[in-house]
Amino acid sequence: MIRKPSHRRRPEARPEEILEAALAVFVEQGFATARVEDIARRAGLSKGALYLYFPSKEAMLNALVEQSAGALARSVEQHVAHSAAVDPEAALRGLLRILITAMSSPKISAAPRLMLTEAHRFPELAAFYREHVLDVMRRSVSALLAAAVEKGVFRKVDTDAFMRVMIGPGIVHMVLTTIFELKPEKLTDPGDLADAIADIVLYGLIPRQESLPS
Amino acid sequence: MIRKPSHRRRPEARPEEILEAALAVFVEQGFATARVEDIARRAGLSKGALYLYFPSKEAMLNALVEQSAGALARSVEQHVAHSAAVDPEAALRGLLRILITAMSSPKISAAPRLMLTEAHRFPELAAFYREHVLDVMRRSVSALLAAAVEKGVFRKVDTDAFMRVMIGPGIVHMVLTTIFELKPEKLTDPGDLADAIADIVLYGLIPRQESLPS
DNA sequence: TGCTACTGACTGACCGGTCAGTTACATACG
DNA sequence: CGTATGTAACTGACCGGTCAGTCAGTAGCA
Repeated sequence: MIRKPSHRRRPEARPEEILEAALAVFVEQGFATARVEDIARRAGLSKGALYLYFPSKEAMLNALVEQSAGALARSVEQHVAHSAAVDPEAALRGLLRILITAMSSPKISAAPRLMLTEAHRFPELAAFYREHVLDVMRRSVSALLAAAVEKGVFRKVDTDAFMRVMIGPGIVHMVLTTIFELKPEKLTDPGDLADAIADIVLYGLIPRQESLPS
Repeated sequence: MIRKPSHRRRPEARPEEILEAALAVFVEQGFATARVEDIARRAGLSKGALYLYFPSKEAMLNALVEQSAGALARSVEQHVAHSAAVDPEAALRGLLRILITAMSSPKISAAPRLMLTEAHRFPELAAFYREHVLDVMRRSVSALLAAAVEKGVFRKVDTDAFMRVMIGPGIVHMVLTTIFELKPEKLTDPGDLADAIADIVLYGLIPRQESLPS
């Protein structure tokens, strides 16, 4: 006999399913406008059932951020740890690729997007995100710079400026494509865009006398 | 006799005052969470009076964006128009200074911040902003690049990448300082930060053989 | 028969928008 | 000069709709 979709036994996967639905609805509507009923329906439950798993709407938001925070930051951290000392230039290219690609994916960028729009209203959540994502990113990025300067392959530039130059293009890309739904003129491939950005950051706009890859 | 603050004759300044209050409350609370009553109180009126000037809460948002959109974009446009053909390097430095400084000022960055958080839920407003701010910015930035390439002082780099590199750091700066209330390590002066960013973008991270300003 | 997972009608708080009434002033009139 | 009348600007109680969170009851299963 076919198991009816409702009233199935509580799978341990339930909280996951709910959070996935919640993320989608929060990103689409914003936390304040999102209706709990809609989250429940999307997760295939009734509103009441949802409250068996989470005590409040805000608890879902917290769980959500705590769960998805750090996935991207950890992958950045790992990438830098592996490649920074070996080949800083490749490490920088790879880092930009990771960031731009992540920001091009609506699914991966959903959590950062949510933080962007809601952080100001949930200071504790913002603090959590700052600690587990922003700070991790910043440490990785400045480690990359430090390693490269140490090796003598990068000039010694300001760390804050460097971080803004590395993170910024990804954010703009996300804002333009996902929030304003504006497509880049031609470069649809995130990898190509990342490479073009890396080219600017590595070699600068002012041409060189020496022989160059350009 | 002292004129009581309420019941004063309708000054033509009223709509301005209301919009100013609305901007503050919207930025602080987000559009959905903001209470019309709070906007009214902040503008020194009652809720009812507010509806003599605007037909709805959303109308305030529209008026707000339509009013403040373009101020920054126009100043960028003007700056580039004046300086791009003369001295592209100085033009780029100035552009970054304008952007970083604007993003460091909570008052100036309020409208862009609001768009960042609300654009997704108000597509028409987003379209308006895109047309009057984003497109203007993009045209200016790519004009700057084109003029510099024409003169032979900048390498020919990808326009989309260039735009993301120019705009990105300002956005990150705004997000970090205003939304996450994170202070940069030392560089409190926006001008210095802009210069440090310009240094990276102009000369690149990879050191040059030729003599350099660094 | 009992227990777990779940439902959906319901409650109470909240808030955008309305409107009958009030206030401060202007002008007209005695 | 004081009083009546008019009216623009404004107030705040109220209405109606919405929605987070609750709970009495049901379905499925052992």
